[in-house]
Amino acid sequence: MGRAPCCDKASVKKGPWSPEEDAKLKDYIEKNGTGGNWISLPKKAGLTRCGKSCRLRWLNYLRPNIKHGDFSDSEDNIICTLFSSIGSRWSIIASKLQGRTDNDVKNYWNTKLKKKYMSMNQSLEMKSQQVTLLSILQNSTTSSPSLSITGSFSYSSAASSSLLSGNSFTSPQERFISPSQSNSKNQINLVIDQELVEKYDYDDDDDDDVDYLYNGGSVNQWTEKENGLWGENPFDEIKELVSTNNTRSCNNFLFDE
DNA sequence: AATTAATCCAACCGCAATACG
DNA sequence: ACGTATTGCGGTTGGATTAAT
Repeated sequence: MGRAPCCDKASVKKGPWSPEEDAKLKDYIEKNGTGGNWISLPKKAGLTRCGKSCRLRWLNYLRPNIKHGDFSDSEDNIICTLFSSIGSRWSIIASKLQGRTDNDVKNYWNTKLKKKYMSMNQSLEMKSQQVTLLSILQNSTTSSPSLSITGSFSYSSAASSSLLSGNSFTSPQERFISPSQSNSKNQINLVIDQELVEKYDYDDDDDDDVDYLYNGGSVNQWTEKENGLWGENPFDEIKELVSTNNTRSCNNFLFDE
């Protein structure tokens, strides 16, 4: 046997909250707390709302220390950096911002910041592609093609382990710094600035679970030591770069993975 | 001034994970 | 151990407001 049903959906009020309802909910929680049970709370507080609705209203609006209004530049940076690293995990992103809710951050991202971020990323991407492609072309000859790519793509474990077979890594940080492979047919040097790799205590609890944030290149890359979230395969990106730019020597490249 | 389009944001919905009986 | 209630999260919706025509 399980618990009693959450609420009678037909009899609960929906839609915007009135100031009276806000006052009732706020007053009740300030005096009694949530009691660890949102489902029974509305009845006790004298509200005809679903517990889920009460919880949302409290967390997103009535809770103390909620910050409303414009986001600062530093908040923008945090959101952009974390979004590019971990994606739309709004509750985690919001937890890194004082007084912001996941709903708030999500709305802000979807309505404003996404556009800003996309246009910024696009211009970085264009610059990055120009430099990368230029270096490909400058270093290529018909008989002995070579690639020299410098920090213009995100980095994956799959490609690196295949490319760098024989090399062992002692820390995630080392995976960002790839020695060159000069014995293969196509020389590939992956050079990513070590200074752009920073330690990051993801959950802020001062334990050993230290993660690394890579801030270089066109795509910010986040890795987690424990469950290994990795980004795009750099070779795919190189292939795409070459295939989408119809230049003279592109067809001379062979890619080993 | 009226109409339409764009933007904003609170609230809802559904799903997955977790807790409970 | 299992089934169901509850919670938490992210995606989506819809109404209010503002801007553009």
